[in-house]
Amino acid sequence: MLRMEQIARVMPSGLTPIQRKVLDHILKHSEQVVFLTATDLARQLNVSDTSIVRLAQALGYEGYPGLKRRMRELVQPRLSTVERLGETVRKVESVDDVLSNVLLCDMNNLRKTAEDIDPEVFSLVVDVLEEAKRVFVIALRSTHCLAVFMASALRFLGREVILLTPGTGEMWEQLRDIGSGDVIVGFSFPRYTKITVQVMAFARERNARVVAITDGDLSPLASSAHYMMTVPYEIDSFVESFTAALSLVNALVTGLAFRRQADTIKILQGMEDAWAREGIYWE
Amino acid sequence: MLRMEQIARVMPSGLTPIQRKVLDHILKHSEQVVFLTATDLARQLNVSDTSIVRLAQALGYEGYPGLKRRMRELVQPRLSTVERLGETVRKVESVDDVLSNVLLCDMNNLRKTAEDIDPEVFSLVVDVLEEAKRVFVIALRSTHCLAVFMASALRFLGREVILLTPGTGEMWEQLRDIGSGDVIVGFSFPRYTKITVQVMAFARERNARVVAITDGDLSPLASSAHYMMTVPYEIDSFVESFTAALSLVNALVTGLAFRRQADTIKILQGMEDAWAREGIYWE
DNA sequence: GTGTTTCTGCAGAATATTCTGCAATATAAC
DNA sequence: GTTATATTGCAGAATATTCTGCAGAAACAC
Repeated sequence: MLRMEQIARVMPSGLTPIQRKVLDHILKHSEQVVFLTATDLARQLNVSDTSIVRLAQALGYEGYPGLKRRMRELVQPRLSTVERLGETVRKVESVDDVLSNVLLCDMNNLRKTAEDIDPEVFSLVVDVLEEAKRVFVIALRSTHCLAVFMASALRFLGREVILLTPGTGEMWEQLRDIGSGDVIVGFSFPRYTKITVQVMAFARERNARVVAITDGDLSPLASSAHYMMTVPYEIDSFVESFTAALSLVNALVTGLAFRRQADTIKILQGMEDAWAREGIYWE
Repeated sequence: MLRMEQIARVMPSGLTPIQRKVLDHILKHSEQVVFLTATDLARQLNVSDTSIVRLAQALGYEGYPGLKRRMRELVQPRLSTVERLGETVRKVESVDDVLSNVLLCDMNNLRKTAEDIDPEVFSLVVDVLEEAKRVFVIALRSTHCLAVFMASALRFLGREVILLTPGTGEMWEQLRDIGSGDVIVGFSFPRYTKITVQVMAFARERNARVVAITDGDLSPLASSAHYMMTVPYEIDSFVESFTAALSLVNALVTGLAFRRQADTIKILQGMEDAWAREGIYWE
């Protein structure tokens, strides 16, 4: 999808109905139109090649070839990106194929995530994280790494985070005073752990804001969540991968850092000093 | 990069030197050539348009337009993929841009990983993990999530894993009897934590196999490592992302599962039973 | 309804692109 | 070194693409 301003060299005072129709089609299908001749495009839209040429001229070009050149400039860079992305998914026949295959599937999962997540919801969740008094994070079993990451990233930004850790028996104590003003972020993928579902429902009852990162609208987290974000988590329908989820968490945290740029820099500064004193890092 | 078989309609018995040069250029730069006329391409390569036409004919096409059409068929699907992926990397101007930007950067990081990791080394590391008596895993601070994931995935496959946890003071105790037959996998990215570096060096002294997953050959882990795998970890040169590293760990674990398919299925079966008894999962 | 203006497509002119015969040059064979 | 063969590019023919004048159709004003 291109934007009008990108291909109009002069703002046309007024376009005729057919010209508008053609322009609309060009903007929406630039990746196909960029390969067509004026005549081809005309035939596709049931108009005359004349109309195509006149539109190009109305937009400030010498003629159709000029417009085509411009489309090419806009479309080609994207092509080289994928070009280098490279390779198709091959059948896994030996351990050597596993590496490229997993990486490729994960790339695809990221692509799907980009397509599926509603930017509106994303933005709202960043808001919610920003305004929250405290952030609770829960993810059990193999997804636990996501919670660990999110907790450490949010702490890094100076948020007060409570990483729910089951097994030690203190989890319900940690949740004791959760309530309005707090946010809980929960991760769960098939087969969903019962505790996560229960904790999310409990948090909702206590009027905390509930954010669910899960695999689809049929997830048992759906009924408790104020905000849902779904990410694909499968590789080859057998192994599971939380790569896309991790990237999403990363985006959330980055969005938050972006909102509070000034604060973030200040916090970072403070930490640098502390680290230097403690000698945490290797020289 | 296209492959010869994709654009040759008949296998040409023999190509002339100039034809080979042109064909090579077409295969390597299909995403640019697809937009050029025979004359343009000829000028770029300092040959005559005639040679271009003759090559097209030698490959079994009517003429150059036929070859061009074929290139288009091969190149266009990739374009629409990215088209839908949504825009090229834009400058981040608002929170809305963060999501697509982070996902895109992570995709790029995965691509780089696929290009950089030596399949030989990958395969060797899978071997080492398979044969190890015990697997120690260490990753501190924000990378800790990687260790958490790797540990849980390996346990899932029935390996004996020791997740090194600093802060509780027991870490050196956990390491007490590390020795030959054991493997240690360590993660560290700038700024490298001192403890990780020390632990890796210690493990090496004790004759454990040392696998380092880090950001480059200059990493302080390099001197202790028997096997090194490097992954990019930066987004926009400010935020860090462990997405590529996570995907690599995933690949390692999947490779291991692939090697021991039979065992893996058996273990899985056993776990299913236990889970059902304990009611861990939500119905 | 009538006159005016705008819009559209056809037909052919203008231009751009591709194709082919031929001659010049390079390469290989002996 | 000579001859035979293959390779290449030039020039102009053939074809494809784009552009423009004009006429008919549609929209609008009154």
